[in-house]
Amino acid sequence: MKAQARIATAFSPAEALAARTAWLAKEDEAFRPTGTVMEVPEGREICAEGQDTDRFYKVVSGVVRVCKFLNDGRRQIEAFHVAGEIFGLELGAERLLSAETITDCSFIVYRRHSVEQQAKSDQALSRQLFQHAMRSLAQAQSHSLLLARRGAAEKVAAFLLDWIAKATEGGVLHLAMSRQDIADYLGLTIESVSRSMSQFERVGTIALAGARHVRIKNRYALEMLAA
Amino acid sequence: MKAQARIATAFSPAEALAARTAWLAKEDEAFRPTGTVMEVPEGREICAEGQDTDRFYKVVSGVVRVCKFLNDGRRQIEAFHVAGEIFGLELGAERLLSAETITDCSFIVYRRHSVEQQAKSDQALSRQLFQHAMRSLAQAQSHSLLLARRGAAEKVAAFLLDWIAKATEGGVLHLAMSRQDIADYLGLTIESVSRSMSQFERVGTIALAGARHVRIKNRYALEMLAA
DNA sequence: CGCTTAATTGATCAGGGTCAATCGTGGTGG
DNA sequence: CCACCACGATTGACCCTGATCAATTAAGCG
Repeated sequence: MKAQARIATAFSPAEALAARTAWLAKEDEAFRPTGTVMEVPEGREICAEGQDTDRFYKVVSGVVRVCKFLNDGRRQIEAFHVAGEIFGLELGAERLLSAETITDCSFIVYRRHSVEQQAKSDQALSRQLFQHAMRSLAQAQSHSLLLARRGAAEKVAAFLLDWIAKATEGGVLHLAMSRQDIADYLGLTIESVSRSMSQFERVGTIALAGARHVRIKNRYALEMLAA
Repeated sequence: MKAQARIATAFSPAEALAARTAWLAKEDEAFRPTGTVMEVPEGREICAEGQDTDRFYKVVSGVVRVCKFLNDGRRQIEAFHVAGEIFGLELGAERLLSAETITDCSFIVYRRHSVEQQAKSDQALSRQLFQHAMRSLAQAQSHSLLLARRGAAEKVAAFLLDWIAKATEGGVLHLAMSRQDIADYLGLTIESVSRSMSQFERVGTIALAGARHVRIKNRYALEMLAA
C-alpha cells in the first residue's frame, strides 16, 4: 500500500498538533480510553452504512468525511473531521452513516462496548462521551443552518470561514477536500461552488493558488455574506 | 390567562400517553430526576437565544418548536418536540436556540447544574443524558438530510411521514403547527408548502379537512417521494 | 512531457421564490 | 344563531437563482 509511506502529508505534524491542542483546550482532559492505532490511505472507506456500530474512532491526523448515500445516487456529507475529533459513534446497532478518508489518515479505534463498560465506573469518561455527543449535536445544528442558507455564495462563504479555523497555515487555507466534497456538504453542485469561488476571487475577497489553496484577502466580506 | 384553562386541548390525553409510551419503549427506564411542572399557553417563548443555559425541559403535553432567528429576519426551526422529549439542553453557557410553545403546553423544568451533579453519582442518569444527546444528534442529522433534499414536494412528503408517527388519530394526521412553521422547518416558503400539499391532494395522495387535518390516502406515494 | 482527472466557464432551463390577489375558516360580537 | 371580520392558507403570474448539459482549461502525476 504505497500510500502508507506518505501518511499525513496533507497535514503537517505541526498542523495536526495545533488542531489537537485546540481541542484539548476545550476539554478539561483528553479522551483517553485505550484503543488501537490504525493508518488508512486516502480515499478508503473506514466504515459503511449498515455495518455494526461496535467501533468508533478518533482522528489523529488527516481528514475524514462522514456521509450518507441517498437512494437517488446523491451523497450528502454530514461532517468533515480533523485531528482530535471523534466520529463513528452511533446509538443504534446499525450504522446510518459511512466514513471515508479524504487524505491519508491515522486514527485510534475504540471498541464501543468496552468504552461503555468502562464509562459505568468512570465518571470523567462518562462526561466526555456526553460532551462529545453534545458537541456533535451543536455541529449538526450549525450544519442545518448552513443548508438552510439562501444563496450559494453565502453557503460557500460560511464554509470557508469554518475552515479557516481548522486548516490555515500562514494565512493560506488548505482545503483537504475536492469541490465535489464541498458541494455535497453544502447541498450544491460542483459548478455552483466553483462559480462562487471564482466570484469571490473576481471581487478580491480571496485569491486562489490552485483549487485547494485559498488566501483570504477580505475576511470581513466573507463574514458579511455568511452572517 | 384564559389559555391556562384549556391546556392540552390540542393533544388528547390519549395521544400524549401514546407518545410517552413510545418514548418509554425506547428507553430502559424513564428520565426521572426531580423537576418543576410548568404550564405555558400557546405562542409563548419558553427560553431565548442568549439566555443562560441553567435549565432544560421535558415536554409532558403539547408541542414545542426550537428555533433560531437569523440576522436577515428569517427563522429556522430546528425541531418540533412532543410529549416525552427533552429540549433546551445545551453545552455552552449561553443559549444558541430559542424555544416556543406551538400549542398550550405543560412540561417539567430541570436545573441543569443539579442534574449534572446528580449524574456524577448516578450511572443510569448519566447514561440517559448521553442517550438523549445521541438521539438529538440523530434527529439533527436526519433534519440535515431533509434540508438537503432536492424538491419541495419531497421535503413536504418526508415531513408528513415524520408526523404520522407523532400525531395520528384514527388515520388523520393533526398538524399542530402553521404552514409558516412547516416552511421554516423545511427551508421553504409558505407558498411552496401550500402548493405541495395541494398537489398531493389533487393526485389523491392525501385529503385535507381544514389546513391542519390531513388524511393519508396513499402512504406509499409519500414514501416513494421522500425515499 | 503528455495523459488523465478535476475544475472552471458558458448557455440554457426548470423549480421555487416573490409579489399580489382571492379564498376559506375560525372566532367574535351583535 | 348568524353575520361579519381578520388572519391564515391558497392560487396565480412572473422572475431569478442554481441545476443541468456541454465544452474548455488547468493541474497533478506518472
